[in-house]
Amino acid sequence: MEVRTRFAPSPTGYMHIGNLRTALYAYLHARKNKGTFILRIEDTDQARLVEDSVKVIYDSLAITGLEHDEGPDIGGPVGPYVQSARLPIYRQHAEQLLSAGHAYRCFCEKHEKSEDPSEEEHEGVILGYDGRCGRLSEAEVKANLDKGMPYVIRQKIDHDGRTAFKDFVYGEITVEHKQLDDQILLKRDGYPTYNFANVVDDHLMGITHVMRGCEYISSTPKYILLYKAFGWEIPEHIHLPHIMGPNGKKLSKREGSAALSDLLDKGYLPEAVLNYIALLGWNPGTEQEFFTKAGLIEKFDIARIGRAPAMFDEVKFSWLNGQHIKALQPAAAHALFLKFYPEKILKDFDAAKLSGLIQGKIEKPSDIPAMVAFLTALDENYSTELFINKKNKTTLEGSRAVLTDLQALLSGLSAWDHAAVYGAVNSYAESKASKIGPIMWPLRIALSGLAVTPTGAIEIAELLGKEESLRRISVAIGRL
RNA sequence: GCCCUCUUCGUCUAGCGGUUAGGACGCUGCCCUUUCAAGGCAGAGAUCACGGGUUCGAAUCCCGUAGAGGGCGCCA
Repeated sequence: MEVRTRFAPSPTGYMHIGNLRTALYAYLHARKNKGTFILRIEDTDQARLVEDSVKVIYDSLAITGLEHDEGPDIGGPVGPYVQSARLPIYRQHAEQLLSAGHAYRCFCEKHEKSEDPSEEEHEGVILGYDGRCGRLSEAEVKANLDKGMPYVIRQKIDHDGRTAFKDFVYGEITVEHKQLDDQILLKRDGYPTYNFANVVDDHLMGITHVMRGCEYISSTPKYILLYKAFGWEIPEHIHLPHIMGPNGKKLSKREGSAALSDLLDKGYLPEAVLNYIALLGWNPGTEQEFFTKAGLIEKFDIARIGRAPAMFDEVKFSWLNGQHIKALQPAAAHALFLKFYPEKILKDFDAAKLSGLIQGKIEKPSDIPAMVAFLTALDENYSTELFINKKNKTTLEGSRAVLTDLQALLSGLSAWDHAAVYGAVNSYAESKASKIGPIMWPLRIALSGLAVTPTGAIEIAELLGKEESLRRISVAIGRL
C-alpha cells in the first residue's frame, strides 16, 4: 500500500522546532517509501487566527526543502487541504454519528478552561464533561431545538470497558473508558474540533501513518473509538517524544531557539537544522551524525525512533552547523556570512577573502561580528598578559624583542602578501634557530589584541595591510 | 485529583540475557614544528533513577517506589 503521511500544522505565526521535526519525520517516511507527503492546514480555531501565518508555514517548508506533494497551494485529489474549507464535510460526518447513536447534541453552557490554573486545582472539581445531555430524551432535545438553543455535538462514549491501540513507538496503550469524556466534535460555531477533524481528514485523505507529538497519546483512544464508529480502518499511529529546552521544560519561544526563524536568523543552515533535529529522537543505528537531507531520506527508519524526550543542546547544534558550513562551497559560505559582516568590514576589507579564511572555524554566523571586530578597531588596552604563552614559552621581554625585530624586518618588505610576510617571519625564526610558534604568538597578539582569533597571524597581517600591521606592532612594543 | 508515558556519562545517544557498557558534543592533555583556532590522537566522565524479584547470569524480562513529562478545553 502506498505510504501517505501528512504534516498538519495550525497557523500560529511561527514554526516551532518540535513541529518542524514532526514534519521532517513525516516527510522522510514518505520519501523513503516513495510515498506521498501532504500539507494540511488546521485552522479550526477562529479565535486564534494569526494574520499571514499560513505563509510562515509555506516559507518554513520551502527553506528547509520539505516539499509537499499535495496541499492548499498545489491542490491534489483529496482536497480541500484547509480545514476551514471543509466545514460541510465535518457536519455531514457529525450528523452521521448523530443518527447512528455515537454522538449527541449538547446544550450546556460553554465551559472553557480557566485562565487561572488555581481555579481548576481544588479537589473535587469535575474534570471533563459529565455527559448529562447524552441522557436527554428525544422530546427534550426537540424542545430545545425548537427554542432555537445553540448546541455542540459531542461524541457519545460508553463509560464501561476500555480501548487499546498499538502505537508504533510506544507500544500497546490501554485506557479505561471512564477516563474518557464525551469530547466535543462540532463546536457551536459550526467548526470541528481538532479531535474530530483530524480523524475525519486523516481517513478521507488516505493517511496511512499518523505522526504527531506524544501529547496526543492520551486522547488517541477517543479517536480510535471514532474510527470504529465510522467503520474505518485505523491507520498506523506514530507518536513522537517531545523536544525540551535547556531547562528541561518544553522548548519555548522565550529561549530564542524554539522557532525556526530564530535559528535561521542566527545564521544556522536549514540543512543543519534538519540534521540536528532528526537526531533528537531518532538515530540511524550507526555512528554517523552528519547528514544531508538526501542522506536522511536514505537512512531514515521509523523503527529507530526513540521514546524519551530530548533536550535541544545549542552547543552541539552549533558544532554540527559548523560541520555543514565546512562542507559548503566557498561561494555559498561567503553568501551566508555576508549578512553578518559589519559595514566597516565590507568597506575596508576583502570580505570574500575573509570568508575563505574563516569558513573552517565558524560554527554560528551570528558570532561573526564579535569575531572580526578587531580588524576594524584594535582595543589598545588589551592585557599584556596575553603575550605570555606557556606552550610557546613566550614572555613579555621576549615578545618585545621579537616584535622589535619584526617591525624592522617587515617595514623593509616591498610586497605585502601571504608569501612575503610568511617568508620574512619564517626566515627570522630560522635566523634565531627558533620554532615558528614562539614568533607567531606575539605577532598574532600584537595584531589582534585577542587570545583567540578567527584566523592566524600571517592572515591577519595580510588582511590589515602593511601600514596598519606595523602600527599595531609599534603599539604593542610601546605597551611592553 | 485521576489517567498515560518516560528514566544509560553534564547533553544527544548505541545497547534489545553474557560487552573492559560503544560513539558524538562539551571538558582536559598531547601531536601537528605555517600559528591561537581548526584537524589528528589520548584521557577523565555512567554504582545503567531506586528497591525487590525471575535467571547460572539482568542496563536488557517481571513487580513496586521515586522523579520528570504529557493528558483530562466549544486549543491544537
